[in-house]
Amino acid sequence: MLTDQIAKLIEQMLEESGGALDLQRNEMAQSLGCVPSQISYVITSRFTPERGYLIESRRGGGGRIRIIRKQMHKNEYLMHFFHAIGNKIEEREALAYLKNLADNDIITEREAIIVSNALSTAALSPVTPEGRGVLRAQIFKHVLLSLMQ
Amino acid sequence: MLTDQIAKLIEQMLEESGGALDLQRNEMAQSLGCVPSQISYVITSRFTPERGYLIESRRGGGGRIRIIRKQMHKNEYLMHFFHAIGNKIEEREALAYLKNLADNDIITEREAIIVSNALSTAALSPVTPEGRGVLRAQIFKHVLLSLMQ
DNA sequence: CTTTCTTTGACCTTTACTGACTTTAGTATA
DNA sequence: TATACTAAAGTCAGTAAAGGTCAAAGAAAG
Repeated sequence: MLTDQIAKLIEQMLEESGGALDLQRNEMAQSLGCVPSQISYVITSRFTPERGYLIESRRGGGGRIRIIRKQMHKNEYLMHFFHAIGNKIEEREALAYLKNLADNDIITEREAIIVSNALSTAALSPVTPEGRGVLRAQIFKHVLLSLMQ
Repeated sequence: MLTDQIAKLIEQMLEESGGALDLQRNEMAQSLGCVPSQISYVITSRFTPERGYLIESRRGGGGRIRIIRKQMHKNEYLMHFFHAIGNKIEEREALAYLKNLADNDIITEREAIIVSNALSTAALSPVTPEGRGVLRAQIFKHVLLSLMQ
């Protein structure tokens, strides 16, 4: 899938540049053989604040899109997500949060796997779809709390 | 029976791929001459967590269904607990199990804390008291499965 | 005969992708 | 300086391509 390729490319560029990079939308689209809005799509769907990225951009001649992977400290992270969760949360959002926590060494990979399974739709299947999001948020928050000192 | 054929095919594919495979529902349905929902039926009725399988999926263009087989025999200890849990479980029982798992270094102290919080009555408060035990069992089982190789 | 399992199809939700149109910033020109 | 031109990126609605869900009909088992 195109989206995955582009996301992978951007991640790789971020890795090489140490967490912040500038790219040009048209240029990248051309070199990948896709329409420019595809780049926008990838950025808005994959490099979200939830996953720990900041986006800045500038239009006009010589425009650019800047992608920054932001770093925080442990409790800050935990608090950030605690608040971000809100009243209910979908599985894919929760996964994004967990990946972010693991990537930043707030939790281990194994812990991320454990929690993601605890929050999975499959695990919460006894509850109605409407209730699930609320329950997932509740559980996730309790887990995050247990990780704060 | 169609279901058995499909199940056999998937098992065979799992064998060849070494325990984890991606398939496309529509594609497989077409090549077998059945409706796509038949594939879903086989997966939900045969490749359940109880039998040691984990399912993930993604929709949209180029979507997929991922089936992962856990090797039960390598996880006798975890399987023991898996079966002991039954259909529902009280919080204090779950805590006892977790302590046991931690004491035997199957999980870390921290992991035990995380899971105990996820299974706590507080975390599961959106659910009725009757439903809680069932849900707790379901979540616990999924967590145990995720710990198996 | 009843219950449980299988099969189907209609309808729903999510995700990917595109293109036309809008907005913004820099550059050249009157 | 004010104005037009050009080269970006932003937006958003529409289309298509998946998988999910569920109820109902049919088949098999007990």
